[in-house]
Amino acid sequence: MVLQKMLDNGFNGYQMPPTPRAARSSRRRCIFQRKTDDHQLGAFDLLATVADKLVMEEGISPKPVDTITDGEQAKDKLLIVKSCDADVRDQSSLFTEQVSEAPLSNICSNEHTSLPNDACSWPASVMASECSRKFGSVEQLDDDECKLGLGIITKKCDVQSSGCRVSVGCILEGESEKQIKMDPKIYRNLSVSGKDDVCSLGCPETWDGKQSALVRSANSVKFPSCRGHMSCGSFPFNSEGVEIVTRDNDENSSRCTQPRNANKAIRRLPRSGDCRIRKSLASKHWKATPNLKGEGYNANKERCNFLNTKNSYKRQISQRDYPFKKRKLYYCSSASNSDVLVSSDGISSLPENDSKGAALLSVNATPTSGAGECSPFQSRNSHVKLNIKSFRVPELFIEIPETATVGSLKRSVMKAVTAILGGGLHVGMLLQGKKIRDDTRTLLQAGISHGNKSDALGFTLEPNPTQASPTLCPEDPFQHPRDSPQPLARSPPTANEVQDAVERGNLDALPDPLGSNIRNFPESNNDSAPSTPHMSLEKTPTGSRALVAVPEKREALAIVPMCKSKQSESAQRRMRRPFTVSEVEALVQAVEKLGTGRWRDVKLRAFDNVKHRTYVDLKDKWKTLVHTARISPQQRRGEPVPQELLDRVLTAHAYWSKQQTKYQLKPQRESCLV
DNA sequence: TTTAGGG
DNA sequence: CCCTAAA
Repeated sequence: MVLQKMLDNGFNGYQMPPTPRAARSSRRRCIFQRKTDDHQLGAFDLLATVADKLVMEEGISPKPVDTITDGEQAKDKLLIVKSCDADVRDQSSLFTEQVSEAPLSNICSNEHTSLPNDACSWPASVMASECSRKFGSVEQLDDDECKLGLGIITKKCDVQSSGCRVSVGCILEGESEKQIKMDPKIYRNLSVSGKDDVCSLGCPETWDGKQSALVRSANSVKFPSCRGHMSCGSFPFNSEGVEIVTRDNDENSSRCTQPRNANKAIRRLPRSGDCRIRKSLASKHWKATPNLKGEGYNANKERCNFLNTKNSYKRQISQRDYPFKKRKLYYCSSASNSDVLVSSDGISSLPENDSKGAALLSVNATPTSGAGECSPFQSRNSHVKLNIKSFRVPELFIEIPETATVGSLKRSVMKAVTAILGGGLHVGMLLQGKKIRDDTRTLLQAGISHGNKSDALGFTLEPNPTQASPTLCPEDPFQHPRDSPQPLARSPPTANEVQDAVERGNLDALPDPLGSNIRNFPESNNDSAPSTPHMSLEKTPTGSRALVAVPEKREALAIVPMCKSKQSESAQRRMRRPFTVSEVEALVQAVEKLGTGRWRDVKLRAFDNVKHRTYVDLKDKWKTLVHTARISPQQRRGEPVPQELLDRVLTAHAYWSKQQTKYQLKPQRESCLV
């Protein structure tokens, strides 16, 4: 019946092939495509969802907000997210017409209507009220059924998020290092319990702390914006962070601890306070789309009344056959490359389901229904409630011309973040700041107990080295997803060249209008490392306007998902990065100074900023240099090293070998060439 | 962690 | 570059 209504209204939900327009306006990746199994959902999905929505938010606004909301505040906003192929700008129609008018029931149960999961964010109470009003009767609904998007996630990973915020930060030199941030956004499309007063902005204390750290690390980053382009190498966005704050407010939930067995989790979301929370939401996007604002606002306001109506329509719903399969079906046409699953190990390191993440809030004695072996809670027959406070995506490399607008940069960053989120990440776990590496330990064994301080536990999202990173073109303000029918026509052809060169490490092969000195110690643009002060910036060659995140392994895309976790476990072989002449020069110079047995010092002296050159690498390189110097030039391969350098290598090597011998004979003598 | 050396 | 024993 509901389905019929839906069809009557011409809404086909998942089955509706995207119209050209819809496809055109789809500018986000469908990050759920890779999902093949409900059980593999977790915090990752929450993040992905949030980021996804943020991107959509960017699309909603013709003019993305540039300013930072200073922690505040707070235009009424109801987050409505439509299906991924729908034009987000049409959401008003979806909302006001299809939702508010007749087809509201469609949304009430996307299980029946195949409505996209993220079509609406209304709590069940509202839906039920509306449906009841419109149609006289309504099925029993559980909030989760109506809360799409995050609601689904909530259900799946048992994270009841009352609010999520995503923000990206970077520093742009030349602007007083003023921070450019993605407009912090709060997504609170879930119904929120009335207790959630403190979280209307998503745990700002957590956010602020994190953010300042980000800023600090980013401060050292110099954008050579005065040189014709902004080249971030690896740095500017090393400090980029995505933080998502979620909060659990559901203390009545009873469900499985084991996600792999948690097909029958039942969840109710508190309703009270929903309106209030919503009204506190800020979105300048609404400003930019006044019509939406008005309608959305009023409609929302109107809906808030329904929150007060008693709603006892509850229906338990099985997770199993619900949103994600449809989602998957829906997204199947999307050529997202994120067909890689989150490392199951990584996910399993999360105290899933009942465990929300960071803060240990409470324990409920609900018996676990799962039969898995890796839940430490099961043996205790108790749950530990956790609260995911934040995640940080540690790595993002972007090249963007200085002529690009901040908005485009933001979009680029956001896109990249989304892509990263959409592409397999590790979930790391921190306890007291220390990483918990042993996934086999139980939480108790790891020292995670009910008595933990709320900030004792943390999680990290780590880029999967095997996951191809996104290549984005910030110049396209509305980047099309990879499956977009429209090619990135504006993407400059040089971008690929640049990236290829970067991948080959053959930066010298590219024009370097900025002088080669600066490339002496090229910063890795791929190794994940926080930006450090005083690091030199890799100047990217001309025409760099593509946002390039150099993939570690392109073939990663071809990896079968389940192999993925394993591969990500054992780190893949690092990308080959042949030493440039400049690097050799620096190495020789340092070794001449320091000798051959102090590779750490050599590293610190000459390659301190170059994250991808470890002292082992330097030692190895020296070894090969010595070897190279001893063989005939005809036997040498690769980029030729100037004979002068090789001579110095031999000289230094001979010298320090002698010194070493001396030292061994006369340990009291401090060998020092300086 | 760093060094040293084999693979 | 990787791996790892040894320090």
